[in-house]
Amino acid sequence: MAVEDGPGGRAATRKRADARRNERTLLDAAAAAFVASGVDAPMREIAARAGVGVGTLYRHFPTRADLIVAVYRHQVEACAEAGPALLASSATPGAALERWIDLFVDFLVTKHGLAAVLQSDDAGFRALHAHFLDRLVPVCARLLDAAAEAGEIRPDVAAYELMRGVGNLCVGDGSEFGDPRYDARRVVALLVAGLRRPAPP
Amino acid sequence: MAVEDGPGGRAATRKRADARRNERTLLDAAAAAFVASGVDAPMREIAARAGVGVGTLYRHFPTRADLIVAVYRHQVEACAEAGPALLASSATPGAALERWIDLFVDFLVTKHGLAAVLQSDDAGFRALHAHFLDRLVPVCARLLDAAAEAGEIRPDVAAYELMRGVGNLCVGDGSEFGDPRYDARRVVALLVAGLRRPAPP
DNA sequence: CGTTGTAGTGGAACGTGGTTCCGCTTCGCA
DNA sequence: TGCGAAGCGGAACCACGTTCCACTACAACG
Repeated sequence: MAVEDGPGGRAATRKRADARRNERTLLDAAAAAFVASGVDAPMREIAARAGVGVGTLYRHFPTRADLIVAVYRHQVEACAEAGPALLASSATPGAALERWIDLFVDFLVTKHGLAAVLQSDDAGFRALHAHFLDRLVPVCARLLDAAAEAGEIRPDVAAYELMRGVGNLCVGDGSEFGDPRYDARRVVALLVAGLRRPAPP
Repeated sequence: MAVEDGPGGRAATRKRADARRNERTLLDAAAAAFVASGVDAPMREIAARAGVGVGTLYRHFPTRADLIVAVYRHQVEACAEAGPALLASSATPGAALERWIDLFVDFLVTKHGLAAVLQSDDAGFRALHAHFLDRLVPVCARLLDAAAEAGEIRPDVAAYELMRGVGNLCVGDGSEFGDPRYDARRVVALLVAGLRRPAPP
């Protein structure tokens, strides 16, 4: 936010014009490569698509995680902002939670391999946890709290754990392969059903 | 079974003595490497541990999946056999199902990265699906059917999907890393809770 | 106890992908 | 226009999977 362009904002770290142009080109190329070959498309291929050398790619995005974060930043942001909106517009907090999780699942399932890489405990992917989960977990927590307070779900489930669980369930449901015997949405629905408060006494 | 040694059993495909020795050595080496570095330990390292060349490793186990299957065959077998036993010894089919799933989760969680590789839709890992899931899904299906018939759970959940879901939830819960915020067991319990029949009318 | 066909072996060699490094280019300011 | 430095390209290096084939050593047979 504070580090944006604009005629007046000559921040201390103003990048050169060609550098910013390359960064945009790289983002577009990466986005295209991701839909074509999944989020672990070869770095060389991404650089080639952008018409730059791999050195340039690494200069702008030191790790693959940085690149992924940058490519999907907007969509994550949209998902995060949808949380409060759903809470306000849904009949019950539980319904809002369900719809929000649907959104999250949609996001993951349509990105080949994103879910898989999101769970990796590989050191280089900490940045993914940091940007994706740190942004979304609080949103989920609010929905969870609201639903728990309304007595719709049990109150002892942590948002982080739920998000990780949902993310995990999306692994392998890339529409690229389409195993009809496994539908992440169905299984996530099962998990969400498990949230429901055990019949009150 | 039919391809075992024994003085009398000179099957058409009798392997040379040193070959069988190497195979055993390789299995031991692979098991050791798997606990040390996870199921994607470098092939070279496994061969080195066994004191043989990589060529020998590939001769005996053409793909990594073959190696993994061979290493864990016994444990998968034990898990499969535990199904009917639990069904017979538990108070209700639902309880048997829960305990059996616990067993399965234990198995996956204690093998670094096995769960992850088990979900991979990579062509080379079909053999894993074939040997692991094909063996366990029918066992799970029996438990599921019994529990559904007893009215304990909803009848519309496929064993394959449940197994894949549980397997997915185990990804990233390697005890090696121990993120205390994510406990596969807890989330699987949630999923299983979601199986419970919605309060009957 | 040789001889010999061949199953079995070892490891060099090749392909692929990630990552680094450094000489050259180009920008943008004076 | 000159110049310092930010930025660029891509060759080079490494790690790993996988293949291939000259060589070894087992075991069947004379």
